[in-house]
Amino acid sequence: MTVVEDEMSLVFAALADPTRRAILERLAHGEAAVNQLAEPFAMSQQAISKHLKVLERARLISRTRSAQSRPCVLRTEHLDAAAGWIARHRQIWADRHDRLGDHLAALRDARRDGEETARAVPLDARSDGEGTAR
Amino acid sequence: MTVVEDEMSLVFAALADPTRRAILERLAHGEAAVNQLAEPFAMSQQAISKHLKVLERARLISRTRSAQSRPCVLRTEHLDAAAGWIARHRQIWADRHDRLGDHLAALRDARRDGEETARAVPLDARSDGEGTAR
DNA sequence: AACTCTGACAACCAGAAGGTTGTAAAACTT
DNA sequence: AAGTTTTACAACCTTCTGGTTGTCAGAGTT
Repeated sequence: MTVVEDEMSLVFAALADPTRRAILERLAHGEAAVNQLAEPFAMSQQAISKHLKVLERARLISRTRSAQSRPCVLRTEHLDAAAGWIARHRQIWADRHDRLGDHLAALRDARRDGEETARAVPLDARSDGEGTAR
Repeated sequence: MTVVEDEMSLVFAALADPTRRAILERLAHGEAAVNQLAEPFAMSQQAISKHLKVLERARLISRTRSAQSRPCVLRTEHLDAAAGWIARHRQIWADRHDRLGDHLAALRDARRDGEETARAVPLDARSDGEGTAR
């Protein structure tokens, strides 16, 4: 499957590998050739080439030509898009929590009236104890 | 092996699937049970449970207990961490580009970059052969 | 007690990911 | 022209991923 994977998935998937993140960190400081990028890793040049292809497919880098080397350059548009997605949903959540706070206050008031209005959230169900790590 | 995958990778990997992102979107609007989460998808409940386990392992959600249902709640700390990683490196890149374009601008914003360690990129160190990420 | 509803665990499967080695091509050096 | 440097492509292997079906356990219902 994965016929035509959406961009966002490609970006996040590209970021989901430590090697690739390290490559991006390196590229944030300036363009570099495959050789240079491969050097810090205990890994073949071919493996790095594959990682670069993943990054290229996610449009996180682009490649130019200079003599026999193909330097890599970071692109930030899609990084921004990814950060944007996170920020957006994080924000919705934050807003909702604000409203929840209001609701709790309102609920307290309503309780004093003996009213039993819609209580969607158990109110104390936040006792998550964080669960098993595995 | 993947003995103990680093948190950042877990988070990004969890975000790299459209189904899981949709689940998070849904959860941003309020907690929900597995049933409710599964409904919009042409997919078995078991598949959704697996996705939830991935999200849980990445600590993007946690689960509570209420009768026979196990509602899911969004957690934002790790979302923030991921967004932070992106923002940080996007920023380094932006700073460096300023330098490339304009030395004076570089002087100016090198002063206000409280982001992480002020790293003095030598401005033409584009071909230095080092730069390990770890 | 028997039934239903909700969710989880297990076994299985196809395909993608991430690595390897071997080899080849393009551009530069001698 | 021959050799070196740099990178890519292909085949292969192993593990992970994302889905399936079948089954089972726990909490509420009748």
